[in-house]
Amino acid sequence: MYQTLANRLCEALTRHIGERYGVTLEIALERPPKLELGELASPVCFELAKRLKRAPRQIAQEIAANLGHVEGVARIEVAGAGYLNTHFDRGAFWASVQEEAKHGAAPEKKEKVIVEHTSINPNKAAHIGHLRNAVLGDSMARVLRHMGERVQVQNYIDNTGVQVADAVIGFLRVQKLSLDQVQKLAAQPKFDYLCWDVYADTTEVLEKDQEKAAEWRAETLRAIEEGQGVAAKMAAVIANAVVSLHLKTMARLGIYYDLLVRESEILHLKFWDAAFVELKESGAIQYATSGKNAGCWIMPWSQGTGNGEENGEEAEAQAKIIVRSNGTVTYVGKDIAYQLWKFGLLGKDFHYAKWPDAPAQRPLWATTSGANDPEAPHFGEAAATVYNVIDSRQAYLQDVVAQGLRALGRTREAERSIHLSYDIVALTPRCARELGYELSAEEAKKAYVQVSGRKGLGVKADDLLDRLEAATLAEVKQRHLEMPEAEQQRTAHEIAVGALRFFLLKFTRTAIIAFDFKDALSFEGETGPYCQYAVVRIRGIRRKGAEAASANPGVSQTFAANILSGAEGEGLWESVLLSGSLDHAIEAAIGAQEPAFVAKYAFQLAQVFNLFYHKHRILSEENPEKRAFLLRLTELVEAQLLRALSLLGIEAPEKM
RNA sequence: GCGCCCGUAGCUCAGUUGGAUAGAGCGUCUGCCUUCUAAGCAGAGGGUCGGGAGUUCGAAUCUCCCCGGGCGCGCCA
Repeated sequence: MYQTLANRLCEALTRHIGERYGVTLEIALERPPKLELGELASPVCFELAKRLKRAPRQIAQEIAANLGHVEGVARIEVAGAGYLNTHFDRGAFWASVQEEAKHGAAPEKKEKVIVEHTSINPNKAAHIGHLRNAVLGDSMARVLRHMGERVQVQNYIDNTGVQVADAVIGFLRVQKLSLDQVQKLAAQPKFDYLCWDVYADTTEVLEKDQEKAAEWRAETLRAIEEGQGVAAKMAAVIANAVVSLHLKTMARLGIYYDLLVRESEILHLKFWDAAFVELKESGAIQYATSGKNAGCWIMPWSQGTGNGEENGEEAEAQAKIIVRSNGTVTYVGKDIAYQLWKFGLLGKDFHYAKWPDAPAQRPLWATTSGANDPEAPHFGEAAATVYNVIDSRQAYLQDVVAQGLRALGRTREAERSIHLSYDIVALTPRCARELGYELSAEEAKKAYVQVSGRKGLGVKADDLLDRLEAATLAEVKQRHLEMPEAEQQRTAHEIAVGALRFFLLKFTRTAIIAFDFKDALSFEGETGPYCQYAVVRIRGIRRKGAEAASANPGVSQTFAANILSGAEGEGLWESVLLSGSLDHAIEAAIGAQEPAFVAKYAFQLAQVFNLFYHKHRILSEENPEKRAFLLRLTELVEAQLLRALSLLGIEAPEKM
């Protein structure tokens, strides 16, 4: 509702200023520092003063007197050197928010949006860094869905890459296991953990003998690409098993996908060939006949000054190789093909089959080069916008992909290829030590240590969840002896997920998270459980107040308006206002592609509620109309807080 | 060398397009459970917003320079 009013005011001011002063300008709106100054303010008169060469306060007074009625606004006052302070009509706001809170997500739009996230190499267990990616992508998808976007969630599976090849080398060459043996291992519940260790050991072996490594890798990669032989079969066994385990891990956090896009199909269905033709014909890539890139297809690239005419050597050094001189395509090339397909620009589509080993909650499909299941949704439909959740280290490559689209004349699609970039999750030195990692003197001094799949250093997602669930279960048992075991488990799980997801979402995307068990296992202060606890308190009130509620009179808008404007109204009004500001938080979150804004909102709302909770005794309030009002207010806070938490993928238990 | 990100309280971080007295959590100290759940609340203390110059009526926010940290720039992915 807050956003609605902001939009209304913005419109009214734009029109009024245009008509009266013949000036068009951006209307800046902000939240005043104190509630006495109103709910919405504009410093626009300062800008106007400059243009009109008049005193800002004088202009502000004119506007305040002549703007006329804006729906939902009680009055506009001039303050300070010339601020226009808007005071809401509290009764009307109360009524509108009640109405608004009843509605769910916005009606679905026609355009399709793709969010690609998770995309973990299927050769080892998922770790905390992967969780940040998945939680960010999942929350973004939830927020977009709430706004009526038709979101399709994709998870890219690089099942033919070097990482899987290294795992194959590990099992086949280093461990000297047969396909049969690996197949048996792959059926075990913690096969991804085994892969974690095997992969770490293997990289160590390969690093010691680079020559052998190059030979083995080339051989294995070729076998995988051609789909021939034991190595190829083993790669499929490993990748499929690990993907299913990743899906299971993510399901624990309430994260699901619509489609698994596998690199093997991009290869077998010749997606690259189609993209290659396009890129060649449009001149987006060129064949280098001389210099260091001779024999390669390259994309010209000018980073930095962009002065156009750089010298040849520099241009050559900066050009991005798309096809190697041996004719094989690079990772970026494949990514361009994939991106073209997402926008429906490739003129090709995958075949689809149900993924056999999917969590039950949502149907899951995967690309296949086998027969196409006619039941499959139309995944090939062009997306209007594509969000790629990828860590910030790959920003350059994402730029190359967008540049590829632009070179093909697809500027619109390039603009709508959104790299949802985020920084890494590292470990505090203490945490790394806790995991049994030996720090060098240099590492010990730093603020954080990078996780490394190759070194096997990192916090495995399932381990972390296990620890969180154990910790929350202990707390729940202590507090709720009476609770049946199953409910204790469920409650502990919800709190654990709330703690973890909130922990990963409370940081903005550019912050490097230095992970520490102490912080992640914290349930107090700015955490998920704090927010959940506010909901639980409300539910307690509602349970006890259920019979009283039915006997309560309705709350008239006049009563609400009076109490909200009265002497003790400020605190209550703060709760109402913030409850009605969810739309504003969501708008900001989408604008900045920053789910952290929603997390911040949820925390603030919980905080304001707790304040209100301690000030007012609700059920023992003697005035029946006031009691009814306080009850309605708690329900309103509950609805909005639950909505905000659900956008973060967090549920609130009944008791905790 | 070039490009991107970061530097705000002891620690970890917010601060959307420049706006009013720079905020929160943790930690420290002091209080509050016979009351709707204390995973909570109240209070105290804590700041040259890395440094400097500039633009502006107004700068944590924009520009430039410098300092410190991270990442990227491969016929790897």
